[in-house]
Amino acid sequence: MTDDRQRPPRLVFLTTAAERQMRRWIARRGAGPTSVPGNGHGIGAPAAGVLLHLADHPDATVGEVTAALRASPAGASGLLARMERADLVRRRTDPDDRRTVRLDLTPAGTAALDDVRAALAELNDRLTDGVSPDELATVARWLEHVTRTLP
Amino acid sequence: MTDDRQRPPRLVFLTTAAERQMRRWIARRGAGPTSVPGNGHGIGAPAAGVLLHLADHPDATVGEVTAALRASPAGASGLLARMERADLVRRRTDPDDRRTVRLDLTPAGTAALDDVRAALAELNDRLTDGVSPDELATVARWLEHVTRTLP
DNA sequence: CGAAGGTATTTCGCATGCGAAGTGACGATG
DNA sequence: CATCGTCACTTCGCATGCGAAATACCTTCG
Repeated sequence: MTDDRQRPPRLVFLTTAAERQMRRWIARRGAGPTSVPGNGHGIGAPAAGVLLHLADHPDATVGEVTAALRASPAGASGLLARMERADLVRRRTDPDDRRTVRLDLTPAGTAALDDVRAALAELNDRLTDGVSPDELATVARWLEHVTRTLP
Repeated sequence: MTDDRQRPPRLVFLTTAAERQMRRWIARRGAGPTSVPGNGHGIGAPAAGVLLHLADHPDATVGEVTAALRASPAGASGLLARMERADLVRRRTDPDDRRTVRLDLTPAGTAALDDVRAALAELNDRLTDGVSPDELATVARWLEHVTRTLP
């Protein structure tokens, strides 16, 4: 409590902390009767992002998902491999271009979507609770500014 | 291009993306003649946070660093172990309570501080560039709101 | 004192993420 | 049509992060 007068508001630190908090909340919240019903979880934040994207963009390629999630190709590849192992998505080689891999949801993946959507809605409620739309717009604008600005 | 009308501004997604962008920037920027001068890097975002905290709080314990970084004890333990291996920090057992571990910077860690501070300053400049103090205050308030709100 | 309970860290298994280096497949060019 | 250059993706090695369990150490209370 002796160092409250930091020079700048330490936006880097605050953003990192907030992101981790969200990640933990989602991971704990679990959102997954995916595999083992006992332990509860199964779908983390990134996996949820993949499911949501595939729900809106069937037959998306790995590259499309990578771009949509702002991930690296390597990261997306690993994530998708784990999700395939967990029977959430399927990977098929595109017949027209055997380099590209097309993705779609398995029944289990589709089933998990409801939980994911519910969890995301609840999280969003918490995040926006008591914050004016103007402020939220400012925050969103700044976050986009960050994403666009950094090389 | 067909789905720009997302219901909420997807704050979760934006925050995650922004955080990863920052992390990448810091990692690439490197900020480290720490070990090998050739490859460049050596200090990532979390390690930088540890260095900065230890600079202001000499002889901090692992628990203090954990709390300061909003990390889990396990995560902090691993991070500090790697940093010790990289000769950035030292770990000493507190003589008065042999459960607690006190930390301090090695010469290499202290030397790296300058780079870390410069990198952080540059990053902060980029992040605040073209954004009014009012808006930054709003963003900071929201990020703190997130950190405090989520269980 | 000695067992019981609490505290500070570490260890373990796993998920996520990145850069660099492959691998296999298109595509253009000679 | 053989050979590059490029593209899409995967693999590898490593850093980071978490929860759960283990470890080692204090503290307390009978």
